[in-house]
Amino acid sequence: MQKSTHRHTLRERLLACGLKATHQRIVVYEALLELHGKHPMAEEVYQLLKPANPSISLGTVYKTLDTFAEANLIHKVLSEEGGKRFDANASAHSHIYCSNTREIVDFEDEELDALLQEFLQRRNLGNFEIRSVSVQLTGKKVEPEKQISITRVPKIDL
Amino acid sequence: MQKSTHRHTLRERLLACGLKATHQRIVVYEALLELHGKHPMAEEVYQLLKPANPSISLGTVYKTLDTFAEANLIHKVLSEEGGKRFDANASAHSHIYCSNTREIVDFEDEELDALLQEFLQRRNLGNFEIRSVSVQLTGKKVEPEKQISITRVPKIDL
DNA sequence: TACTAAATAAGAATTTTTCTTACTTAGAGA
DNA sequence: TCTCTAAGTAAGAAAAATTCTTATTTAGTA
Repeated sequence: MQKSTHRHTLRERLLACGLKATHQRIVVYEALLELHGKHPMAEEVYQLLKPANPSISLGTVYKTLDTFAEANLIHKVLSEEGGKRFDANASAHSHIYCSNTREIVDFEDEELDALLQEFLQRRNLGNFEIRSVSVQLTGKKVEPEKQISITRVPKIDL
Repeated sequence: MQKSTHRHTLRERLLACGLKATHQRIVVYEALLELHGKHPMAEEVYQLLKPANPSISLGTVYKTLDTFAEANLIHKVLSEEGGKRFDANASAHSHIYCSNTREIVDFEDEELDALLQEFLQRRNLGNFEIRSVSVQLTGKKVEPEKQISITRVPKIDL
């Protein structure tokens, strides 16, 4: 797929969320797709963007990422280190955090989602409107160089 | 219970975790117990301590909280705003976050814990040693002044 | 094409967290 | 009890992360 077509689709996604499709937003989204699975912080997104877009400002990246997360276009991922991290994958709501390598791995599992949904329906929290449910597994890789075997980072089409 | 007895117990808990029972650590722990359920950040703990312990330094509070969390004496709670928050309750592994009031509410539920444990046993992650499992519910209170009805912040004895 | 609300750049300012160094102390052992 | 030493702490500088302010620019609309 050509870059122009690609960007055309990104533009449409932004508009579909009710967001103005500015150049900055498109390239931030593009960078996030490129960093998919890495759960970058604003600074890392900025570093990736800057060479091709030297005029963009770090503050814009921060704001844009927040805006995207607010619109549910992307996902804000809570990190054990406290920083704000993001991922283009808005469907995986669970994460595995390794305190050795400090990496965050997406964990997408339909069965788990169903399990939680069923549980929450039975519990039926009063006076609370759930927006998202997320499971965090914290721990350590046994062999830090190797992958966690269940990991399935899904491909995001486009 | 008298304060001296109280502190004696705190001291023993620290020692049980293999930590030196310094005065600073005892008062930090004490403050956290007092703030239980509020999930304070280092700064808030510091503010509570300072009047009675003007010589303690904020850096020490940061370090002490990290040390406690590392020793599993207390709990580090991931906050939607990015800051590092803590709670003396080391047993509740799940939290409800309200984006209106920015409060974090402990959510302790044996059934949920069992459900997750059973699920993870079936999945059996390879190359990963789980230290903790936590569920985050994000959303909004319908009536911000009122409580969420399922909330059960357990009493920590002593 | 012109208009307007929204978005952005730039960088100052703030907030949060870590780090460094010299000093102090808890707990262990004599 | 006294002494020793590794560990912990104060103080504040420094770094890192994030937000804010204001003037300027732009996307989408009429």
